[in-house]
Amino acid sequence: MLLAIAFLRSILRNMKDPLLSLPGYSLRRAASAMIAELSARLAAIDLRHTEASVLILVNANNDLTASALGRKLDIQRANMVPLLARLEAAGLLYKEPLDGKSHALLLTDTGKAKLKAAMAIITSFEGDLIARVPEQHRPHLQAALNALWQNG
Amino acid sequence: MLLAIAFLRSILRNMKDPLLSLPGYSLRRAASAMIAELSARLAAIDLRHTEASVLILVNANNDLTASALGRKLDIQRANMVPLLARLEAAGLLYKEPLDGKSHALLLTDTGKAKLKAAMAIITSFEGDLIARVPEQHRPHLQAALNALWQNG
DNA sequence: TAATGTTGTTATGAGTCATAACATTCCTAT
DNA sequence: ATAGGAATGTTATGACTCATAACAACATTA
Repeated sequence: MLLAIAFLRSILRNMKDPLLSLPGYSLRRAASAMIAELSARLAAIDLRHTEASVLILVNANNDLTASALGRKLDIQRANMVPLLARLEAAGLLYKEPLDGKSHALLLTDTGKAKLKAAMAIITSFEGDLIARVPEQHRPHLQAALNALWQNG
Repeated sequence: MLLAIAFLRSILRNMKDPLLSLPGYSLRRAASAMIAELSARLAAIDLRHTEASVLILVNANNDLTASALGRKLDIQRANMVPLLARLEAAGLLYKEPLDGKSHALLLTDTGKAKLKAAMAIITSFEGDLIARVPEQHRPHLQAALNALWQNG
């Protein structure tokens, strides 16, 4: 009964903005707001959020190639080229041949320092992000999100 | 105790992919996978997801101007121009002067038909989306997402 | 060894987004 | 009522992400 009333209220409240009832729309808006804020924070150390994720994965994996990295991040091989080129030009990572055609990605010392700075920003950002979610929903968010894309 | 074991497992599982522990990353991936799929489905009626949201809001609001619409969708005034121009060129909406500088946006009959087709696709898409979320998390997703960006 | 698949790369175009600038029109505070 | 400030629609421009096609060099397998 209470639920029914709440539901009717939400319909009335959303009459002029039907998008608010669509999880897909909420998801898109939440993500783009989140990305905008994270990007702003990472700009302080001249890093883009995509680049931060590259540093994280390169650091965590040995003999990671550009292709494998792209597969993990769901970024096309072709699009890895300018991404990695920028990081290489900034002296954050370098490549070492694994065989005739593959290269392992490795962090330079500068890259490791940058990663540390990035992790500080990201950790504090994630904390702020979760803090915005009402406590009763908090434990469900991560699992629900991952269900939406992993092996989805 | 069981929780602690589950937590340790998740750390081990994510050692090579630390990104999976970051809600922000999960959010980004979920959103981009969702957008890709919705876009693919809307392509069947030659509509982009942004355009669908415009049709929905124009239909639901009287005397909606381009600026007001942009504010609702969090799209810059400047970026509304090409967006609306495409919809106008497709004969889906038209403008009527409200005063010397503002125009009300209105759907044509073609636009209303297109909206109906879009809603069918979107409704079924949203259903599929929610179906992917384990039942115990489902009631929390929408509220958690909205908390992340609304008056956030 | 021949066929097939993978890697790294170049090139290109679409979609989204941000910013700056401008003229016209409006609102408001004096 | 009017002068100053705000809002609207618009053009222009550049950044970032993403998708696709094509290619040569190399690896893998059947």
